[in-house]
Amino acid sequence: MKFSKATNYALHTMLMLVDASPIKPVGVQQLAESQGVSPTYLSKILTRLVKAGMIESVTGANGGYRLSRKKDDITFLDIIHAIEGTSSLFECDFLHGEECLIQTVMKEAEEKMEWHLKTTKLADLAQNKTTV
Amino acid sequence: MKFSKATNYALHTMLMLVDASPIKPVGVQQLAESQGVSPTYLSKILTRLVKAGMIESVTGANGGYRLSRKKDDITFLDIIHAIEGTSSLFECDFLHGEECLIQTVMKEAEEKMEWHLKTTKLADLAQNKTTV
DNA sequence: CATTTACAGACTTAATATATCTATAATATC
DNA sequence: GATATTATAGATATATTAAGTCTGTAAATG
Ligand code: SF4
Ligand code: SF4
Repeated sequence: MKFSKATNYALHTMLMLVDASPIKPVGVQQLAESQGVSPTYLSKILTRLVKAGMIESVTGANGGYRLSRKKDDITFLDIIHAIEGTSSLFECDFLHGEECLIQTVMKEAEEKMEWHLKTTKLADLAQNKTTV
Repeated sequence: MKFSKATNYALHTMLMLVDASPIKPVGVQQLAESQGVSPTYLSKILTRLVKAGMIESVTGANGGYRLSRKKDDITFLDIIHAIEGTSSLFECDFLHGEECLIQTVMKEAEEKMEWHLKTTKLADLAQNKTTV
């Protein structure tokens, strides 16, 4: 039970894009190099963010990635969900009615975490000279 | 990023033990059968709960497992930590100073979840005719 | 002593994460 | 239009972890 490295890469990339130009896209080469990950792998991860509508890609020379939405609209949870999926952290095979207390407790706990991630916008971290 | 099945088994077992006698231990055979898991595997999981001091085991004929602490002292988080470990859900290779905001946000989010799991005692669910 | 039970460790299998490789499509620049 | 540059897709490969099995040992009961 850990966040994947892919999520880590996605968060760092998004942070870089927020601080970058909203017009001129940043190439995956550059994004990957500063994180010590291969460009092709990072590209695969970023494609998920594209499909989630958070960033957009520009093919061809001088292409790359840039934000598509306003910074203020993008939350941590958006990014995490795009990479890790949206299904619940706790799942059981059966479903013993609505009154199952184990599920209730676990789901509530997850919601607490999600609420915090949902209320923290990416813009909150921008311009903070965060290297890498 | 999911809770493991082992955690699921541990939670269900603990719930059964809370509702069982605090004196007469319950055999792993019975605990495993009602969850549809092999006794040897469940035994391996329960050993971690024993080492965490939550339950105690009784070897020999008519042996098994029973609670060692008061129900009220055992929280969800105790059980989860015993199985999943206590390390943080978000980890990065580097450490760019105290002011790293990504880590701060992620850790805070995790703490929200943990707080809920820590304040929910196992006893809160007991006696609720929860089958399986 | 024979039976019942938990425990330990080696081992196997299955599932998932983490990449890599190659070919293709789109775009800019010349 | 030709060429270089970049993202995308899909197949494949490797590594890591989860999930489960098997076998033998130790402890307690009766
Ligand atoms: S008791 Fe709840 S958590 Fe357990 S198997 Fe039933 S529905 Fe799932
Ligand atoms: S910026 Fe923060 S999360 Fe990212 S590598 Fe540095 S310390 Fe880790």
